[in-house]
Amino acid sequence: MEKNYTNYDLDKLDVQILSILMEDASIPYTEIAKKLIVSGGTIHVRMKKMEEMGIIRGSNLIINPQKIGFDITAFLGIYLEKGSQYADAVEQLKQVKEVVELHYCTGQYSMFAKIICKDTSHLRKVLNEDIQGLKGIQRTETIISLEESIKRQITL
Amino acid sequence: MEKNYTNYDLDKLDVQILSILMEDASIPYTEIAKKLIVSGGTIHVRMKKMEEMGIIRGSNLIINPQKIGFDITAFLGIYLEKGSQYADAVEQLKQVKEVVELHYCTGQYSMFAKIICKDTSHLRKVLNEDIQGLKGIQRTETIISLEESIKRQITL
DNA sequence: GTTGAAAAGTGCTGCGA
DNA sequence: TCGCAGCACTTTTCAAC
Repeated sequence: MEKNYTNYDLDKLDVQILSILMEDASIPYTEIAKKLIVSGGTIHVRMKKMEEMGIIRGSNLIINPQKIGFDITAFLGIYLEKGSQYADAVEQLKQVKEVVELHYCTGQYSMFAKIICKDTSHLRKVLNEDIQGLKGIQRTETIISLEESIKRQITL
Repeated sequence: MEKNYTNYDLDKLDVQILSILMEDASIPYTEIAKKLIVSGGTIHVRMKKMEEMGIIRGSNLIINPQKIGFDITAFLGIYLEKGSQYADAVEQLKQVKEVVELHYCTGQYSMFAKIICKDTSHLRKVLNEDIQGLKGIQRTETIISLEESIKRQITL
């Protein structure tokens, strides 16, 4: 059979399985098997292989943050005093539970974070008390998201 | 019983269920029931209620993009020629499958996007051919993520 | 690697408290 | 409203191809 439909060791079947489950992880293996015209056992074997390869990190429930009172999504450009303080800053930011993503990046900012807060006063508290006071952080720039127009996974 | 442990109609049990499933959606209800010392049926009822309320959007498989050859995560600050072109731009960017997040936002940029590409030449193609050519987009600024240090959901 | 079916475990539903 | 118990469905395993 032809290989290299895509990268690494994934063949077409693997990619099809991933594509389906990336949209909805609750679809049963038996249904996927029917759709792709293979047996349920095969789906199971492929999934196990991909889990062992580290391609699949796990699954999670997607909740709507706004429905439970988390109304503000913001991005934070962070300037460090010295680039070498990066590792330190990561450890400190891990303690701030409102930080949901943190990137070490190129460009004007040393680091770039995504944070989710309940309201403006919560955001102010996180910025002033939890983040700007951290050792090594010089200053931050805040971009507030007024609307999330697209939110999806990559298409394989 | 006391209500308002948190926002809206969620009581402590609901929040505990969500917290567990947000980290790993594959944990069986029976196990959650044991952990929280209630019956499996109760978990089921609570989940159903939260799904109907729109708090739970669904579940999805978390894959490691790097393991399947998507090596570059970048953020894109987008300047529109006119703010009124926002709706148009959203529709056009929905067609670019490398765009996984798009926000309408405050600050210097009109819009802010997160994109995932295979390599630098793929990124260049997406930027030059797919995005910068779109109607209404004046220019973009690219921030490339060299390392994703934190990636998680909000803590309730 | 794949299949099909049997065994084990989980999700769902209705009745009772 | 919650918990228990039985049924239906899914996942998992395994011998055979």
